[in-house]
Amino acid sequence: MATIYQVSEAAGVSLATVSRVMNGNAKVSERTRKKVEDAMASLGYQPNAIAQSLASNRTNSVGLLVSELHGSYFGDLMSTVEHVLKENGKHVIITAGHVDEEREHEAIEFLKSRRCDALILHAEAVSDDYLKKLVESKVPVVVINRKVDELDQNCFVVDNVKGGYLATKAAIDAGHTKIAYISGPLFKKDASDRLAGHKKALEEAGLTFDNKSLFEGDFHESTGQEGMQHLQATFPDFTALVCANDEMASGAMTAAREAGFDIPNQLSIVGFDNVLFSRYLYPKLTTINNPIHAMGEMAAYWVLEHVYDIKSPIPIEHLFVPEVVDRDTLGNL
Amino acid sequence: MATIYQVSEAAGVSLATVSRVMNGNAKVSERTRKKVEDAMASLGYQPNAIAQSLASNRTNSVGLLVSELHGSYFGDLMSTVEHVLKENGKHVIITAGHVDEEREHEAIEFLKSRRCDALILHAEAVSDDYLKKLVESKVPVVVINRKVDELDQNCFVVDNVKGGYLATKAAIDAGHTKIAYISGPLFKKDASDRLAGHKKALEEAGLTFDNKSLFEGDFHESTGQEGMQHLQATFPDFTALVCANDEMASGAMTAAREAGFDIPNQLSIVGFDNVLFSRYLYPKLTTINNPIHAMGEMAAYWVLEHVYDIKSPIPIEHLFVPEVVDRDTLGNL
DNA sequence: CTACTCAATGTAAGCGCTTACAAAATATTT
DNA sequence: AAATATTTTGTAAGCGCTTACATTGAGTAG
Repeated sequence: MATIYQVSEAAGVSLATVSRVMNGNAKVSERTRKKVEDAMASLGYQPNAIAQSLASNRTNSVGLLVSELHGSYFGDLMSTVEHVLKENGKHVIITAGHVDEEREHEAIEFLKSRRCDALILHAEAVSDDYLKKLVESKVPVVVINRKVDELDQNCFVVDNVKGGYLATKAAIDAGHTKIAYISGPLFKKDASDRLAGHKKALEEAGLTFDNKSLFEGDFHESTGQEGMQHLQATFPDFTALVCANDEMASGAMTAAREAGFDIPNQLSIVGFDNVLFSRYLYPKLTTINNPIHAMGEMAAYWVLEHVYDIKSPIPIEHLFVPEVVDRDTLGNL
Repeated sequence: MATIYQVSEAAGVSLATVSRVMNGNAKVSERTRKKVEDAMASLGYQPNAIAQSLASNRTNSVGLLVSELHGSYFGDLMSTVEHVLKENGKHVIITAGHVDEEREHEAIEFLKSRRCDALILHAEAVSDDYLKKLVESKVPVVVINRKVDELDQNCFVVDNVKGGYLATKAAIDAGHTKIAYISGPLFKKDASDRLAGHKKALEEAGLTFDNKSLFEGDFHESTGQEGMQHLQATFPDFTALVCANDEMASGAMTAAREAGFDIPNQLSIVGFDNVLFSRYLYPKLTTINNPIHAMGEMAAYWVLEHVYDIKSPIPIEHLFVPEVVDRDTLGNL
């Protein structure tokens, strides 16, 4: 592998000059630039990014932490972030935290040890304190889908309370009054926020929340099925079921179908997230749009602006509002 | 950020000694190890991976190229590879090539410039020649889902011909004789292989392949819908439809339903890949299992064994065989 | 023609580590 | 106790770049 030294020799110039034509910042005469470029081409020279980073203290790469590498939600997030960053010549290093405090911690330390210029974190397990310390330290950090007190400027979140509210409100507006709910794991802020929104909508409509109408799932498909089965026993004759995400809604639909329900005529179902496959389901799932795409984009723009001095093409916002995506699983009563 | 130098000072030892306790290879007396570790802890020392890499010529990270960062197929691949590599203390740097020759090329160059210890590539657009050159160069390379002549030892592939064959054979065994086919983009090897398998199964059953029974899609959902609509006109009254992947099968199901078909009673559908959401569909999709998980795992083990001298727990194999996943969309005639 | 600018290039000191080799400290043998 | 082997530690030379600063060489003004 050719080094900058060999290029400088072949071109008959100094190291510094080669470096200058590589980076295109300082001025170099046309003639020497040509010489250097020819030398590079003929040697098949490829700069060593590691050495560049060490010397310049810039890696041109930003770290992205997600909970999992699979799943539509994170797929969308990774895609979006990569897209806007790559468009601006920056690279993304992706790691997974698996919703486990230690592993998230490790993943973040890895990104730091890799000297990423900035971090974009979808961190669920690590503590608020840890995140605060991180922000106070040198690395620019942005947090997605989690609101940390005192870190408003670094957080990009969707209004989950409002989302939960909208989902249930949609069911109420369609005439439903006996509404069941399958939540996510309630120790997670987004899960509890969505449930809070659900309760708020009920209350506003003069309906009382019944503990028996609630099943706590884990955001995975299987607990949607379990939840549906469980609720049939504990809270019979509900006409609408609101689920805290699309995976669980899908599971619930399967269970409902197996139990002989016609969707949406006998049972309405509303999801949350509007992940890609929600429109492949049959019937197509009515759900709440989680603007993960917009958030990822915004986080990337924030980084460009704050770390690389590249102006964001859109104003930076921190709160995103969800909205109802009306499809085929919510019927009028 | 503390450096090794500060640690050595705080501990009252030399740089070399600190480096030794960090890497745990050479022997260090218990007493000095303790001193160094204390110094590290109190300084919150974190080694600079960039500097380590430059000095040692080892990055402990392997590059992974996928076509997209979203989608179940790549999600599975990334997850699997990351899992086994991380278990062995190695890191993964993921990039996307977007099935575009230039972007794939760039992505690979990025990984090389990042001095990855090895590359795992799901490269679709780049030429065979380029891959051969890559393998001949210093970087250890492994190719997933693509067979390159003379590179057998570096390729991990599924037998797509067999998969295509099995899909159609399943339909034939269920009594179907008029079978339509929606292929992937035929310039892609996997798409044409699957189609070849389809034709082989027809031939073997004494059925003749009719060009009108074929629609060339692009592996995305929408072309499944289009294909279904198109085929109804060009090749009416087919009773089974085989699709070259699950996304298109899903699209075809939607279109079929809109056209009033009952699946599987009036129309049978078979997919390919067995991606996660194929079992969320209604009816649950009968499909061909694409052992992407096994391939990713194997590729990772290959890297561990060949690059890091960590013995693979299972024998390295290069050819994977697909099999039918019998669910609810294939009916008997 | 000399003095002075300013652009183009070169020199050399790091960036934070690893690692061959040398030196010192300790253990073993006789 | 001296001689030797062995373990532990230190010294210093890089790894391939960037960049502050010094130098050179034109170009311009007087």
